[in-house]
Amino acid sequence: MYSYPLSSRILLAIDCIIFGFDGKDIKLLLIKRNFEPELGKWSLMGGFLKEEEDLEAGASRILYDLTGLKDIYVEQLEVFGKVNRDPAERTVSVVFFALIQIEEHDAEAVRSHNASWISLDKRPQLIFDHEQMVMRAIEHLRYKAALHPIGFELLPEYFSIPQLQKLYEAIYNTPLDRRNFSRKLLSTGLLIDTGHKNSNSTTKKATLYKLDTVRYKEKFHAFWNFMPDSMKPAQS
Amino acid sequence: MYSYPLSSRILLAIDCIIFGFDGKDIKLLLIKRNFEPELGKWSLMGGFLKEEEDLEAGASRILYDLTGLKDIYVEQLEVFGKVNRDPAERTVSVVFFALIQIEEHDAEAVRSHNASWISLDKRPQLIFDHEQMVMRAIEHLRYKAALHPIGFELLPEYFSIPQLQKLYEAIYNTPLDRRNFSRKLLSTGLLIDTGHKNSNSTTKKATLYKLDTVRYKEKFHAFWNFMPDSMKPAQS
DNA sequence: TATTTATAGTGTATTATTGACACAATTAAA
DNA sequence: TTTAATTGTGTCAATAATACACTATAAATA
Repeated sequence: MYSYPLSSRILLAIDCIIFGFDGKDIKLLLIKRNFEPELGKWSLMGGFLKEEEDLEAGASRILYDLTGLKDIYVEQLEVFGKVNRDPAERTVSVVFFALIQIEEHDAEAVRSHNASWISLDKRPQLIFDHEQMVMRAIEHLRYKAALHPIGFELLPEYFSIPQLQKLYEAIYNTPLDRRNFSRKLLSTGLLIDTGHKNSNSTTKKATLYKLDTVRYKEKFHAFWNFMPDSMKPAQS
Repeated sequence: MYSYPLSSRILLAIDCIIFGFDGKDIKLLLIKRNFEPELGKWSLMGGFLKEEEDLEAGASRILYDLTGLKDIYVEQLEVFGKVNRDPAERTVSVVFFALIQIEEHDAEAVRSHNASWISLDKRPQLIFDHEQMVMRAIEHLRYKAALHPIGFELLPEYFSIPQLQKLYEAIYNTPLDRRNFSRKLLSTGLLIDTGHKNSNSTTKKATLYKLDTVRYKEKFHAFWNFMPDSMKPAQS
C-alpha cells in the first residue's frame, strides 16, 4: 500500500443550488445561517464531505436533509477552489445543481433549517462566492433546458402546456409565442395526453400531460434548440 | 476566526485530459507512470492541489509542467469522488479538460514525463477510474464542439476548411458533406480568409483561414448545431 | 340565463435552414 | 500531357422556424 504523505489534505465542501418553480417564478431554496461563521446571513445549503462517503452520496445526503426528498434531479455544476473563498479555512466547494418539484418538499425540514424559497430576482446577498455559484447555475439551467427535457423536473407529474410555457418564459425571462411553443413541444413526442383537464384554472381548463418516461431517455436531446437565440450564453 | 474542526480533510487530486489533433486522429496525451502506485501503467497526467494554490492554478501548473504551454484552453470537466477510487488513500479528483495545438507542445517536457500522444481509439487500459474520465471527456468534446467554436483550439493558427472538416469528422467519427459543411461554417462569419494557401497539400492547395477572435467572443454560440443528430449525446 | 372576460387550442403563409447531390478547377506525380 | 487526388462552389427539394388571427371553453357577473 502506498500513500501520498507530502500532499496536503483540504476540507471539501458541498453546496447545493436548489431550484423550484411556483407556476410563476423560478425559486431558490436558501438558508439563513444559524451557525458561525456568517451567522444570520443567507447562503446556499451545504455541508462537508465525510471521510467514508462518495461525493454524490454527500450531495444526496445534504439535499435529503433539507428537502426530505430522494431521487431528485441532481448533477455536478462546478468546483469553486479559490484559496481564500472561505475566510475561516481553505475549503474547496463542489457545487451541485438540483431541480425539485416545489410542492413535494418537506416544509418542516425546510423550516427547521431556517430555509426559504426565494424568487431568483429577489435573492438577497449571499455569503462567500455563493452569488457566483447561483449565476453559474442560472446559466446552466438556461443551457440545459435548451438542450434537454429537464424542465419537467420542476413541474408536477401532470402539467399543462401553458404551465410548461410559463416555466420556459421564466427560465429565459422572455415571452414565447404560444402557438409555436405548443407545436414544437408536441413534435418532440415526449408528452402523453392524460385525458384529464387542469382543475385549478379559473377559465378554460387546460389539457394535462405527463412525460413519456421511456422516450425521455431515448430522446434526451429532443429539446436541442429550445433556447431563444438572444439568450444563448455568451461564453462557457 | 472560525474553523471547522470536526470535518475531515481529504486529498484533492487534479487530473488532466489533454486532447490534440494530428490532422487525422484525435490524440490523448497520456503518461506511463514512473512512480508508485501503479508504476509502469498508463494514466492521465495529474497531481495534487497545493495548500496555497487556487484550483485553476493547480490545473495550469500541471498542464504547463507537461506541455510547456500557458494560455491553453482549459475547463473543469467533472469531479470523481468515489470513496475507493484510489486504492492508496481516499482521493477526490477534479478532472480538467484541455485542448492544445499538438505542434506547439514541448516535446522534451513530454519525454521527461514519460508521456506520449496516443490516438483515442488506440488508448491503453488506464489506472483507477481514468477510463471513465476519458469517456466523459469525449462526450464533452462532442457536446461542446457542436455548440461552440472550440475546435479551433486543436488546430494551428492558420487552417483550411478541409482541415477543420477532418477534425469534426474525427470528433463525431462520421463523414460529413464537404459542401454543406463549408457553407454552414462560412455562414458563421467567424473565419477570416488570410489570402494564403496551404503549402503541405499534395494536390490542390486549400485556402487558409484564421479565426476572427473578436467575433469568436461575440458569437460563441455560433456553432449551435454542428453535431450530427445521430451523435447527440444520450444523457447528461 | 345571457354576456363578459380570461385563457386554451389550432391553422396557414412566409422565410430561413438543412440535406442531397454534380461538376469545374488546381496541383503534383506519373 | 494525362492521371489522380483534392478543393471550391451552385441548385433544388424538404424541413423547420417565424409571424400572425381566429375559435372554443369555463367561470364570474350582470
